[in-house]
Amino acid sequence: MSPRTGEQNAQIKDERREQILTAALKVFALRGFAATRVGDVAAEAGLSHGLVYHYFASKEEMFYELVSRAVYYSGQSLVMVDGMPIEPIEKVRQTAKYIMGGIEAGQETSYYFLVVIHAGVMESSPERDKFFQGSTVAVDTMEKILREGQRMGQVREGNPAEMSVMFFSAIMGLAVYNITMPGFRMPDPELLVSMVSK
Amino acid sequence: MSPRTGEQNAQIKDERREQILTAALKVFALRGFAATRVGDVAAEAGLSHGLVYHYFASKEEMFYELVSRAVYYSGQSLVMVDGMPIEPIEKVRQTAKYIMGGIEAGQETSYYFLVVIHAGVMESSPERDKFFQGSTVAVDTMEKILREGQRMGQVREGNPAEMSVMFFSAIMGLAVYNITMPGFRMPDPELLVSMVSK
DNA sequence: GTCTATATCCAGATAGAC
DNA sequence: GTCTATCTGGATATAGAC
Repeated sequence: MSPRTGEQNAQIKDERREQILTAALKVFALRGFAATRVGDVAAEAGLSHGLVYHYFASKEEMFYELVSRAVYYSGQSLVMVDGMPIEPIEKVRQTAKYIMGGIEAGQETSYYFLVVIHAGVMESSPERDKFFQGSTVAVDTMEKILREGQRMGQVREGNPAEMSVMFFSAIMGLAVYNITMPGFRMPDPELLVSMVSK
Repeated sequence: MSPRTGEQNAQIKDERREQILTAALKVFALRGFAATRVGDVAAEAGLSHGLVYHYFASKEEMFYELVSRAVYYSGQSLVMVDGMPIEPIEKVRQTAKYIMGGIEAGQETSYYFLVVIHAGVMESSPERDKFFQGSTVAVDTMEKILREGQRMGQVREGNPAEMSVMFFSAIMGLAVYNITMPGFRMPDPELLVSMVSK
C-alpha cells in the first residue's frame, strides 16, 4: 500500500468513528446507557450493527468516550469564559446564558449534559467513578470566579464552592426538565445570576 | 375459608406488596429502570424472583407505581407546607430545608426524586408521558407561594412560574450530584431561598 | 472497510410443585 | 403464598463473506 492510501484510510476511519460517536451521543442522551441497544446507534448512524464493533470494543467503551469528552468540554468552556476580559459576575452571566441556550436548543450541549447525568445516576463502578474524579474543573473554575466576584463586591457572601455546586445543580436539573417535559420553556438565565449576585 | 383467614391473607398480601415496593424503590433509584433486573429487586426484598410476578404484572408496572407515588407525595408535601400558618418566604425556606435534608440523608426522599429523574430521562412513551401530565402540583403550588410572596414584598420580581421551575431544577440536580459524587456535601439551603428572596 | 449471519448469554415472564 | 425450574425473546459480541 502506498502512504497515500494509508492516510486516506486513516481519515475514513476517523470520520466513521466520529460519525458513530455523534449518533451514539444522541441515542445515549435520550435513552441512557442500559436502554440503548448498539443496533440503535448503528441505525442512527446509518451503518450496520456489526461495524460499530469494528470501531469500538464494546458499548461501554463507546459510552465512556462520550462521558470523557463531556467532562473535558465542560471544563474547557469554563476555563475559556474565565479567560475573558470581563468582570466576574459577567462571567457567571455568560456561562448561564451560554449553557441554558444550548440546552434549550436541544443540541450537543444538551446531549452532553444528559450523558453525564446518565453516567452519574448509573450504578457505581470503578469504570464510572474514574470519570467523576477528574470532573471538577468546571465546578472549581466557577468557584474561583465567584471568589473573585466576592472580593470585588459583586457576589453575595457565602461559601463559593457551595454556590458553584448549586449553580451546576440547577443547570443539570434544567437539562432533565427540558427532556422530561415536552414543550418546556427555559427560565430566564438571569435567575441563576441573581442566585449568586449581590 | 373463614372471613378471618381472608382478612389475614389480604393483609399479608398488602405487606408483601409494600415490601417489594420498598426494595424496588431503592434499586430503581440507584440503577434506573433498564439496568434493574427483577431478580435484583427480589434479592433486595429477600424473596424469590418468581414471587414478584405474583404481585406485579411486569417490571414496568412496578416502576410506574413508584413514579406515581413519587409524584403524588411531592405534590402533597408542597400542599401541606402551603397550608402552614407562616409567611410565604418561610414556606420556601421550609421546603428547601426539608427536601435537601431528605436527599442528604439518602433515604426515601432521595430515592423518590431519583426515580422521577430516571423516569424523566427515559425514552418517551405513552406510559411515561401520562405520569408527567399530572405531575405539576408541586411546581404549581410553589408558583402560588412565590406569587403571594411577591405581593407581600418578600420575593423578588420576575416570573414566579420560572422561579418555581428553577427551584425544583436545582433540587433535582442536587439529587443527581448527591448520588454521583461519593462524599458529596449538601450546600446551605439558604442559597436556594436567596435565589427567590428580595 | 462494510455487511450478514450466527453464537452465546442473560433477563423477563410463566408453569407447576409444595 | 412461596419457591424452583423453565421457556423464550432479544441484545452483545463475533465470524466470515464480499
